Amino acid sequence: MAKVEFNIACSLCDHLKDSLFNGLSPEDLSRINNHKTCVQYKKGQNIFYEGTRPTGLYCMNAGKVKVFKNNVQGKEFIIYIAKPGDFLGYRALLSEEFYQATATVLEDAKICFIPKENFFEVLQKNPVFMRRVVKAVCHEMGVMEEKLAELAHKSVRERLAANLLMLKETYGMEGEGSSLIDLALSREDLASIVGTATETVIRLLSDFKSDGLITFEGKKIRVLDAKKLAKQADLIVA
Amino acid sequence: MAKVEFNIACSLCDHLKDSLFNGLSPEDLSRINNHKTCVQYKKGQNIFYEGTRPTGLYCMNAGKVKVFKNNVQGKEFIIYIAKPGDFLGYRALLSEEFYQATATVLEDAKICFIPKENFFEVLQKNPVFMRRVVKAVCHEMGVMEEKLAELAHKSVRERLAANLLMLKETYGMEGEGSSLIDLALSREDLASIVGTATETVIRLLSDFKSDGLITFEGKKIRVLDAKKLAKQADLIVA
DNA sequence: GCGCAAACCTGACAAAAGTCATCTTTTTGT
DNA sequence: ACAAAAAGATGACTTTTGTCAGGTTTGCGC
Repeated sequence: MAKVEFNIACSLCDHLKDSLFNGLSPEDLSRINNHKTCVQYKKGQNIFYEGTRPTGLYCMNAGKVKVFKNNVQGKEFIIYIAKPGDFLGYRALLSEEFYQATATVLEDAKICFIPKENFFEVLQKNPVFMRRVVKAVCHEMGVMEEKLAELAHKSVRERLAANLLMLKETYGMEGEGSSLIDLALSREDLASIVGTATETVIRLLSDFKSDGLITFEGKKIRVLDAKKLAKQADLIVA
Repeated sequence: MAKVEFNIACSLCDHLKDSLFNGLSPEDLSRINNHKTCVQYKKGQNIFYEGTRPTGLYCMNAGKVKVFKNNVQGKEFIIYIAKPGDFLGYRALLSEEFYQATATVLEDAKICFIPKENFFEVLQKNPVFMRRVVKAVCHEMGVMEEKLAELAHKSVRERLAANLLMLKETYGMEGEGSSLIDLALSREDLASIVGTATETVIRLLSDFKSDGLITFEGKKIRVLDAKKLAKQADLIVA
């Protein structure tokens, strides 16, 4: 399948405001813009592979991408799901290591690639931007610490509930009293997020459905009762 | 118990070479040095608490400190064990958030505190230092991603073996064909690292001992057969 | 050195979650 | 539109791990 290129000026990108590039001077932004390559990807295509060397930064313009690690038995663990405005592959780039995870398109995506030289150039020249990147990275690390503790001590039921709520926060389209998680996740992917077996996710989801906490809309999940779900997640409900 | 102060010039610190401050110009280093406060802590004392606001950076000169989160039922999960030369509390400082974890002394420690103004001053002025900090943070993030995947898909037995090997890498004192993990960890703390119950750790450790993989030396563990331990951890053995 | 508390250990049991096998439904490619 | 493949669902069973309850040993303050 041939890669299809497209082009949108960064300054006109719908997601600039959500991105770390927001607030960059026009010169810096055009430095990024002039060197970027933008590609359309289909569902299932890979952006980068575990074990390879990063050569630049990916910036999402459209679609959804999962970033995951494969364990010895071939089971996936999904570390992150990237949405428009998100950077992709910056961790390995900034730590000067190989990619430790693979990125695969979940929903047809448009992604821009910025060669590392140009990214680093702007980073070096612009301490405010550097500071913002550091802040974002450290925040992300805090999120991961949270996940780590959750994975260590919560049951699968609690984790699934917690992850549904998290997905709702990030991808939720609010309706009247309910919220649709705008992400076409397979049961298997959901299991790879929660860190459990596919069958377990299926069983728990149908539990949650019977209890009126969620419903299914096509491939998507609608959260009907976030409060009860939070109780299932063993979170303190205000 | 009163805090006991001490003082060592950063430039003369034994652990400068292991620290991110290594390579700082004399001026920058003395900027750090002139504003730091160094305190001796006893085992069990806390350095900082989850939910409070960071006011500076801690830099370890001696001892060991555990950084952990408490879950709802009061169970600990240990995120990190800091040793001399390590920074402490930098994540929350750089992300401008509250501490998300508590730091408690495991082995009597000497720790220097650098007020955030001075740390940030050096960080702003010195892009090379900033770059090094970013690199370290991103590397640390990679380690956490690894842990996350491990926690999600490995059994407790595998995780315990893997963690013993990791502790050996960091705290191991090499002997002839064996290596002593120089860390006085309680079974409970080890359980909090692995993410399991204390009883399970006790049982598995005595399994490993029966199989000749480890022995106990006082409160410490000696790794006798790292290769077999790696097999238990389900790692690829060369 | 004594007594108390904490840490360590063991066994029995229960609960949670994984695995495997099978079946149904949905999606996809041609 | 159809066949094949993938995804989803369900039941039976096993294994892992947590929990509880009861013991012993160790370490520490007085």
